[in-house]
Amino acid sequence: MHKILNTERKTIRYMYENLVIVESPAKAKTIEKFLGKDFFVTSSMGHIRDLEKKDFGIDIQNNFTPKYEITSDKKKLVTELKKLAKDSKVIWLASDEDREGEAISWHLQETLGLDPKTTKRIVFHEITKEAILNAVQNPRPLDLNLVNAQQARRVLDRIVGFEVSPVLWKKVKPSLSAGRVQSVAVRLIVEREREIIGFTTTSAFRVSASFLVPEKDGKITELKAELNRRFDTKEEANAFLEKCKNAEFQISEVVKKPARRSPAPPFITSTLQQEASRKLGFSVSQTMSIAQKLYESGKVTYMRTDSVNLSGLAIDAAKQMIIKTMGEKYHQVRQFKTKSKGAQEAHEAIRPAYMDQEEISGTNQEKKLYDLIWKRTIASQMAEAELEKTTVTIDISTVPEKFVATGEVLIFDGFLRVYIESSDDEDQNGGQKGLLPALSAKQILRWDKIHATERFTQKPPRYTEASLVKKLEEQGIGRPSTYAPIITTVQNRGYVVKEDRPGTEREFTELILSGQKISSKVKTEQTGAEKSKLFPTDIGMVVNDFLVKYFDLIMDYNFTAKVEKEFDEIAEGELVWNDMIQSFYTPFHSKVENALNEAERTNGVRVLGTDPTSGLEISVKIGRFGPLAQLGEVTEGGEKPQFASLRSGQHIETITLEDALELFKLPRNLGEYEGKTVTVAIGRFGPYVRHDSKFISLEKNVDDPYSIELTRAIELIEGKREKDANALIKAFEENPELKILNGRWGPYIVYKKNNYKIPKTTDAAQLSLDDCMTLIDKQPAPKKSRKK
DNA sequence: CAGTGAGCGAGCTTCCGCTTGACTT
Repeated sequence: MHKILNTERKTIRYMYENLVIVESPAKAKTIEKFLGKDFFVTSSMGHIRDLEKKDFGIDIQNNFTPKYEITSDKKKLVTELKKLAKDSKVIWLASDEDREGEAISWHLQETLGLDPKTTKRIVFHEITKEAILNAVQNPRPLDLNLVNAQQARRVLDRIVGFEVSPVLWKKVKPSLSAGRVQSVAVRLIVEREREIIGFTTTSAFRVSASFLVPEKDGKITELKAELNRRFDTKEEANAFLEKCKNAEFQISEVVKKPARRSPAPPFITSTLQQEASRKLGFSVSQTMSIAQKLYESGKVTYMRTDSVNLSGLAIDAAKQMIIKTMGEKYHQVRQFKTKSKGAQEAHEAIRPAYMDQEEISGTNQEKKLYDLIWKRTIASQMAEAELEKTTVTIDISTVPEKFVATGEVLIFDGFLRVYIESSDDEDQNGGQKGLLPALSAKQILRWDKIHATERFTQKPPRYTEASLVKKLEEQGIGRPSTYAPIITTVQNRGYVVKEDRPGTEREFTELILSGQKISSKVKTEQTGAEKSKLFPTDIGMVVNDFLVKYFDLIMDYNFTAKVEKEFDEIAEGELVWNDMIQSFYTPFHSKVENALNEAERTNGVRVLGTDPTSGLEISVKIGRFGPLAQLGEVTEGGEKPQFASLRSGQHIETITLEDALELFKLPRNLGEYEGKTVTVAIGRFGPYVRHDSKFISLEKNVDDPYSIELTRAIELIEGKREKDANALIKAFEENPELKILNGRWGPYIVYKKNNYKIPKTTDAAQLSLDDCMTLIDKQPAPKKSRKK
């Protein structure tokens, strides 16, 4: 699709009556259709100005006056907008109706030098013809209170980020960062991890019985019921089963209760991210970029929103769709109210642009996400589901405990016909869903088997990207446009990693009463396996503890909520923004000073104990190159301590003395070969032998670094030499730094530790040194390690 | 590409929220 630049369009029509500026280009396109030919609609692409990038950007002495500059990637756009504005009679500032949007309009007015007399501010919450035309009929002046609330927000975030981060550089490690949002996100993950580490698992025996119920037609149906208590020990469970052997089981009551279930509201950014993660397995950023595609091609409404509101048009369209395809009784008009903290509601909920479009063309992922959005939106306008829940209580003649069976029958599916919301907690109790057999009170039941199974208490769950977003939103921390970036930021800073971790096997006991016999079995199950979960790193934990200790105010989960309240007061004109910042700054800055003066350099050191052989102290801490274990202490004139890096999977917080001692058994010196020492150690890619500054990996599942001997090591060294010799096509005496080698993808040149391609048509063995050099020159310099 | 574990200390790092595009093997 050909994109028409603003300047190109200008050549088509060179004087405009009206210039409308919105935030997003896709929105500009849609709106222009509604407004007709007297209006030219363009976009600012978000903010065009920000605090100075290089310096602090705030004149603290001078009442916190912000120093703004045009953002580097917006310079071209701003010159273009200036030109357009000069050639137009009326400028309509149509950025979003929230704090940031109002500020964008104000920055535009200031930067483009717009005359307030010919500048109009308009707002709308939905992109429908009616809403747009209505907005144009009702322009208003810029709301400077709202603008000031944004300036306060911006200035506060800069102060927090740019005053606290340097404290970390001095006291912990260079290049670290802290911020109102990211530091609290990390805190959530760190504290959850500590809950998991500190959790003690206990077990109890859960008892379930299967009864055999004869039906009218002579068939026998199984009824599963669970005991209303658990037993702490195997002995108690066994004693209970003994008493069941000759007991009579009689139904004491059958209770039927109607139940209703209502649909969830339509999607907002956070709920879309959660459902796409649970149902489709998308990462948060994946969801956003797919949604962006759908938005840009006009298939869904704006994807960064905190409002559950649907336009009247959408509600009507959904109604028609539901009545047409499912009938009147499935329809129910619903208006949802946004309940999340700090919502600003500048847009609609995320919904299909055209409700009658049930399927779209596009990539598979786009289709899936659209389908999810379509179903959720339709379901939100549908009738409740009606259920009947049945609870059957069964008395046991020999003991006071009772068995309970539950069943659920769908009387009317309602919205469930289209969409079922999923949840983070897996279904724990295996209660019988669906229809129960016909039962009545006083009925005597015959049992088949009774199981007493050992079940363990569950550790709190680690956060996924999506469940972290949910938590942040609940606390009012972050905005729809920042949820995805927050998650990448905390990972880029090295505070958090997203990983899979294997589980461990666990044994559990099961007692089965069958006939008159109780049998006991020990079974195994997998536990603790994690997939795509967020884990704090060692540095994440150290930084978090430092921040909590010295900056308790900004690390408080309620800090954002508290300042948001004050931003609201500024927006209402009840509070002067500079005053608010001043009263935050005075105590905050003294905390910064205090941390700079008082705090020791922090490395998260943890003393594990003493080495039984040497009697030296063993500790773990963050070193220059990451977490390490240290044997011995630095003393004047004394022996230097020994160091060893922690392996992947080992952490300062959890490593044991035994594991740390193991680390010092490597590297092992195996002896000499050809006059050079042979050592064995474990590196990032596993165990290796080192000889003559060469690294040779040990063979997996064959060699053990702790026991391998010199003869085997020599075997490995020779084996590697042979392999390298086979790989060598040609070497040059004149320049030993250059070689032609045979690799996995054919011949290539290696020169000064960089690899270069050889064109497929040339015979590698025939290349001269000069030929090689020209090939090297032709190829672009290899990229340096990517670091941002 | 796997080791290292402070030295003389230059000059640098950093925030949150609003948007879209682009260096490819």
